[in-house]
Amino acid sequence: MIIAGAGSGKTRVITYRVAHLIRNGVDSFNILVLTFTNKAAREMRERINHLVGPEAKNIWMGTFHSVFAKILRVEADKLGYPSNFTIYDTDDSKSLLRAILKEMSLDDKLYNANFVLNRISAAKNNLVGWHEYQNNDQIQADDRSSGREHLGKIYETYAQRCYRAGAMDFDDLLFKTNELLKNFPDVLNKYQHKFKFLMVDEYQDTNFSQYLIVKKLAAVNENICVVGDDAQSIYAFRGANIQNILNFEKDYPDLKIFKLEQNYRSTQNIVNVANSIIANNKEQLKKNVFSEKEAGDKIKVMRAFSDNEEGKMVAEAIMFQRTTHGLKWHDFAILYRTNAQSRSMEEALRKLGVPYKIYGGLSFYQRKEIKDLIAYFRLTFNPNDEEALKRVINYPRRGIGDTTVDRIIVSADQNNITPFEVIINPSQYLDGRTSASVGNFSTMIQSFQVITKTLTAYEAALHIAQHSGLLKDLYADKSIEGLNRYENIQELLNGIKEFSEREDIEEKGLDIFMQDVALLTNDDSDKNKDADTVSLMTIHSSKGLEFSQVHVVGLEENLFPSQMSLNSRSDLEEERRLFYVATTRAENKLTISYATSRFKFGTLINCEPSRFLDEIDAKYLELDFSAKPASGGSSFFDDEREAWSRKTDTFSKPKPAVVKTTSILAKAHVPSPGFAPSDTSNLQVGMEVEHERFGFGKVISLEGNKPDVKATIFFKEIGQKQLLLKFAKLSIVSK
DNA sequence: CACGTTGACCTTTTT
DNA sequence: GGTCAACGTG
Repeated sequence: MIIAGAGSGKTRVITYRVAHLIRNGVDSFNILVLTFTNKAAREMRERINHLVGPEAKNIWMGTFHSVFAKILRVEADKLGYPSNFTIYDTDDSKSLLRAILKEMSLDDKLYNANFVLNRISAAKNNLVGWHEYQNNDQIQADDRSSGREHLGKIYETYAQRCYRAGAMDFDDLLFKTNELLKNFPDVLNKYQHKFKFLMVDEYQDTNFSQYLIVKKLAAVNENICVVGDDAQSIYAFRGANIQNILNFEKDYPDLKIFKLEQNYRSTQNIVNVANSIIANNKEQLKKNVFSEKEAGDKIKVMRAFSDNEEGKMVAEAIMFQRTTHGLKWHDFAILYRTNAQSRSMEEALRKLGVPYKIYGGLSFYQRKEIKDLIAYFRLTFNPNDEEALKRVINYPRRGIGDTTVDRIIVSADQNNITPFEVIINPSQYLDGRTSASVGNFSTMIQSFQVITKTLTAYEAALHIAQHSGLLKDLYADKSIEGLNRYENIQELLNGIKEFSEREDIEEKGLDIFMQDVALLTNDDSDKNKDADTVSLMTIHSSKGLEFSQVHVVGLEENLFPSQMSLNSRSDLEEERRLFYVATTRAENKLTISYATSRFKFGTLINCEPSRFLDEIDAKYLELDFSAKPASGGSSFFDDEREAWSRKTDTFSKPKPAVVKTTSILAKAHVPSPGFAPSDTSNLQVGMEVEHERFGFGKVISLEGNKPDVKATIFFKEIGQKQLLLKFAKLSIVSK
């Protein structure tokens, strides 16, 4: 076990250990390296590749989730899952939960989907299945006292629905791996002998579920090496447990512990500041992290009057620093607590023409249009995937509304079959008209299933994009966002094309491409990797990285530390560790900033400086406020806080006038004088009509039976529309 | 059933 | 300030 301070070379230890093993004749297939992010895994593989060459390719290396997803696909049948099971992302999980809550007619305020999912997630991470959940007195008492006694039942239904859909959520990937290793000793045995050498990066971030997987795999050879730093544990909210580091000593009594305390990354000032921050935590393993680099600059603290001004100050500071010290853009990083803070930074950088790249945030694969197309792929390979079905059954519009979808789900439940089985035999469960459109949809999906068997991933993807009508629908939207969405789809298709043309893998079907997609997060990084840009990211995603010049922004109460963390000491300590992580990313210069007001939920609020600022030993700081000098108070920030509270209501900024814009598309048509709706019962294709709001148009087609005739009309001003004649007020202009 | 409007809630952080 | 479910209207 290696307990290593920030910047002491943890990753280097792992990479060299792997290289060392391989050079000493260990078969690279027998090595398993587990990390927490894709980025970390990729970087490590590259570095090992440098050291040992192509052998590196054979090492099992990846995030816990991706490695065990791969194993679960191989062993899926043992758990009753198809090997091409779907991985539900957080949105899928929440959507399913909302559906279940609705079906159970539970109050979705009390049973907030976020809350419920967190509760289930916590249970799974502690290996508590739904059955055990319902039978655990402590848990049941907790739920009853919070008035949520149905959680156990919700958990059960959720688990069963996932199972029926052939789907696992993120936590299942670990939970089911435990189930697999526990119930199938031969499988456990197989992987114990396969992975003779185990390494785990960021061990302090493992939760119980991950801990147990590692423990089981290592049980035979007991050749395991973990690297961690309790001071950088920032994922307790996800179930990470520092206890795992302490347990390690009990589980492997003949272990060796190595402490790495020299920081090779940062200047002394930066290391000292970091130490003075973490010293405020009660729970910690004593370490003496030190630097032998030069003292370096003091840590600069900047104050701004608004979030936008903060952005401007940071952007200007970066430009200034770059020119005076001959630095590159990629020497700079801006770190923030929440993704929402990126905007003011972005705007300021863009104004000054500073190139930047945002890591994390809404990733490519989370965009609506991408998820839509991928849902078609998911449904093709796993027709039981209920969330994918709901997503695309009426997108693009094909006349299957919410009522019909509800009916499908109910029929499925009643007959104990999957929703897809309902829609391939629609006439059995639905009435005539809806049955036809539902039937068309299921036939289309079945045709995709056939066609993907013979086509390459790219051909298949293109076929589905076209024949589902999705491409056409996006193409029709000529707004800027619409154009953007269309381009994103093209980009996805290009990515799939690249995959189809890869020579290093044998199977290139769309199904194989799909296996990795759910676990990809923010990953266009390969392409622009060499680009010289400033990096923007949350502190969480900055872990493990280093930059010459670092700006940590938004040091304000209720933001950093987050408001959510103020209730418990341990949560607050986690925030403090987070601040520790942020400061230790810097090699040479660290700048901290805060704003005295910022926009939150669209309204301007006043902000106090963060308590963390007070905690830093002032001798390392250089306060840079153009205004307000520090006075004799014990701490500058106290004065600031006082001053702040004295003038809270004098601070007001004119709100920008809200100009109500009407979209070009919605431009109102002024009806002709004497406009009156005609009798449209004999409306024919080709007739010209006028609509009160949509203007003049021509009837393209008519479908459906009276009184539900639906007309497709092309309007000159606004394009194609579908209208139900019994409602639409149309005046017939000519035949 | 489609679509536009309104109003609630939202923000930690990630796989 | 942005998303998304609920609602009302044609």
